Amino acid sequence: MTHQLDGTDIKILRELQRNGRARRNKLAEIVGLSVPSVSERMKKLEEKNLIDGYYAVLDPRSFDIDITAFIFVQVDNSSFYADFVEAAKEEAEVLECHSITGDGSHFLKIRTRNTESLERLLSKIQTMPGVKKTRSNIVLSTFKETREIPLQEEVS
Amino acid sequence: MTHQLDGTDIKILRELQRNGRARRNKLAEIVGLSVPSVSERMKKLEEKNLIDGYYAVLDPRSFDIDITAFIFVQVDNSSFYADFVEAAKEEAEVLECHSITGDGSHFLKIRTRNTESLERLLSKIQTMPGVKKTRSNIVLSTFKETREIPLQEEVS
DNA sequence: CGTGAAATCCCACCGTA
DNA sequence: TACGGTGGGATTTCACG
Repeated sequence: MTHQLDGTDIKILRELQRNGRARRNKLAEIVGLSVPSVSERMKKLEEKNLIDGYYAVLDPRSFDIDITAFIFVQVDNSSFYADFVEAAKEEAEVLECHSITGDGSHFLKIRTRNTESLERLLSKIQTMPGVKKTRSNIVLSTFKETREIPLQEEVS
Repeated sequence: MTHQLDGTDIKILRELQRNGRARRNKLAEIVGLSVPSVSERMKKLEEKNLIDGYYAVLDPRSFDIDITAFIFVQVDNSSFYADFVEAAKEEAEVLECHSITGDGSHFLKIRTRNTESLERLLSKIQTMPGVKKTRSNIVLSTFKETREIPLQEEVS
């Protein structure tokens, strides 16, 4: 599933990963092409669904959202998996939901306001379909947090 | 550290969290104000550093980046913490680095191409300053992955 | 695929309420 | 804070190499 991306496409994507609101004329300057060419390439990149979306990321502490936690969830019977995932997805404080190898069948990343709201959320998770037990790790400090993936010229 | 955000600001931020490239005229339409008013508000929101940044998020599978993993790292002596964190931050495949409560002192989220590159990365992590041992959980499926935080009108 | 040029659209800046 | 008007910049469209 490797795409036909040349160095110019890679450069555009790299810049957009760092600055999602980069103007087309600035991108054109970076890659050394005209503005219409950049627009054309951006359209194609989006049509290929290479770009999941453009998002503003807010600073959680500025909104008094002080707690980040990672939660292992053991969902008892695989027949509950789908229902559990649906319930977890609908929870706004659940930022990520994965199924994983190892101890616990599912893994959540959550963000919440304080210990009180954390307790409420944990209770809620524990009553979700099939949940047998949970184990939480609370974040003390965050040193890096990004979704930027490293891009290099494809060797096709 | 609660800010003076009214419902209009919240609506703007909500939309920008979902569509980071939303135009000011579209935002104006959503909140029922004129374009200059929205611009004014956006400027103030950015001046208050409520917005960490705007980012394009790429679809990792489209770039053959098939493995996501969460790694607990036990850094032996707290005197190594700073050096370990620096080393981890510089690794492009390390998307997140936190210090946490519970087993293991640090926690990483990583994305890499395949099992081979995962092995390389794990070896590298194990040689970082102070690293005593690691425990990995590989992601099988991802059902939700966002950095959108739930916003509601502040009760100030 | 690439471009320059024209039409259109968006936005920063102003004066004003 | 809010607004409308306006000039300049950004984006889209298009004819063409």
